[in-house]
Amino acid sequence: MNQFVATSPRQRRKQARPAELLAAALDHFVERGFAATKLDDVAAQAGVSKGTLYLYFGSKEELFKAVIRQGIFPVLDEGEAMLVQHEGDARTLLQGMLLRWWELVGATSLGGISKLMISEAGNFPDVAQYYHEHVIVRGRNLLRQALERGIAAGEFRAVDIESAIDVMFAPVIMLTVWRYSLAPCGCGRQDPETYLRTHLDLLLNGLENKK
Amino acid sequence: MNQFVATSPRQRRKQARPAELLAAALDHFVERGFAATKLDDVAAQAGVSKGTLYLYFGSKEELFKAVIRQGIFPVLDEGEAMLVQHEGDARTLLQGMLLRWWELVGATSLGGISKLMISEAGNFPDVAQYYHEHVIVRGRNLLRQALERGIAAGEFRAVDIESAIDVMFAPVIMLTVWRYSLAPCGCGRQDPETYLRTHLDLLLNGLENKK
DNA sequence: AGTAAATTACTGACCGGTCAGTCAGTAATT
DNA sequence: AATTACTGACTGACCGGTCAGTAATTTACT
Repeated sequence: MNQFVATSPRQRRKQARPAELLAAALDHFVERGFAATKLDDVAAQAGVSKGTLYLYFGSKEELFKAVIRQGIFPVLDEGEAMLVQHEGDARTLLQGMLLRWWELVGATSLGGISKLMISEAGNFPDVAQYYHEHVIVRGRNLLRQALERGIAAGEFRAVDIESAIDVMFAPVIMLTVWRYSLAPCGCGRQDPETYLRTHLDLLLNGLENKK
Repeated sequence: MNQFVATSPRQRRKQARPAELLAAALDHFVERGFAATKLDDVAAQAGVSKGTLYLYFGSKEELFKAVIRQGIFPVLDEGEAMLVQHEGDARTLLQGMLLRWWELVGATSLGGISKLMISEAGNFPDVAQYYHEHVIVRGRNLLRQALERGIAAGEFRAVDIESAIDVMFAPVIMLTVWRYSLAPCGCGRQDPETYLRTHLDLLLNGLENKK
C-alpha cells in the first residue's frame, strides 16, 4: 500500500539512495567546490558506483541543484512558522531569529551551502537566480518583518530597512562562511558564541531608539 | 642605463607581460574560480600564448599565489600609514578606515581577491595560511588599534575587542563578496553607499558609550 | 657599413592524466 | 522468465604542462 514502506533490503536501499547521495554530494561540494568534486568519490561515499548515481541524477549539475534545493528549503519553512507564532518585543524576535539560523544552518553542514553559492554563483547563473528567488528573498522577508515590527513599535530607530537587513545578516553569514574556508586551515578564531553575542550586542544597541 | 626604459617593442612587451598576465589571471580567477579558469584563456586575454605564460610563472598554482600577493600588499601598506598619521577621535578614524578600504579594495577588482580566498582556501591550505598571516592579521591589527583607542578614550563601550573586529568588518567583506558572486546574475541590491552608511550608522551607535 | 652568429621572446602542436558520462552485463527479486 | 537495482570498464573531451621550432633583436666580427 504505502509506497514508502520497504518490503525488501533492495527496495529499502533504493529509497535511501537519493538522500545518501545528496548528503555525500553536499560534503564534497562544500569541502572542495563544484569543479574539484569527483562523482566517483561522491558515489563511493554513498556506498554505490558512479553508474548508480546516474540512475538518480541526470548530471553533475542536476546533482548540484538538488543539493542546494533540498538542503535549504526546510529551514525557511521553520523560520516562517517561527515568525508567525512569536509574541513579544521585536528585539527578542530578531535575536531569536539570528540565533536560530545559526543553530539550524550556520553551525551545521548546511552552512556550507552559503559558501557554495558564493563560490559557484558565477558558474551557474540559473542556480544563482533560483537561490536568490527562493532562499535569499524569503530569508530577507523574515528579517524585514522583524525590523518593521520594531520600528513601528518605536522600539528601533528608523534606519534604512533594506540595507539594514543585509548589514545585520552579514556577520552571521561571514561566521558561517569562515568555517568552510579559512578556519579549517588552522586560521581559527574565538568561539562562535562570543562572536554572536558581540554582534547582537552591537546590533541591538545600534538599533535602539534612545529616549 | 635604466633597465626599465624600453628600447624596442619587443623589450617593452617583456616588461609589461607579468603585470598583464596577473591582471588577466585575476579577472578569470575571480570570475570563475581557480579550477574552472583555463590558462589558455588567461594567456589569450593578456595577448600571448600559453607557452609564454609558463615563461613567467611556473605553474597554475604559482600564478594564483602571485595574484594574491601582488594584489593585496600595497593596500595594507597604505592602511598602516593612515593609522599612524590620524589625529582626532576614534569614531572618525574607524569610519575613515572602513570607507577607505571600500574605495581601494571593495569597489575595485581587488575586492575579488576576498571572494577568491573564501572560495579556494580549502584547496590551497598554504595560500590560505599565507593570506591569513600577511593580510588578515595585519588588517585586523588596524581595526584593533582603532577600537582600543576609542575604548581607552571612553568614546566606545568596552565590547569584546577580538570578536568586535570581525563583526564590524563582516558587512564590508560581504558587500564586496556580493559583487563577485550573486550580484552579476541580476540579483542586484541597492547602492553600496546606502549600505555603508547604514552599517556605519548602526555600528557607531552600537559602540557609543552612552552617558 | 654590412652580415653572420648568438640571444631573446614567443608560439602552438602535442602529450598524458583526469573525469563526466555511457552502457553492456550481472545479480537479486518478483 | 521478467523485472529491478546496480556495477565498473570504457570513451571522449578537456586542459595543465612541455618543447622543438620561429621570428625579432642584439652582438661580434670583418
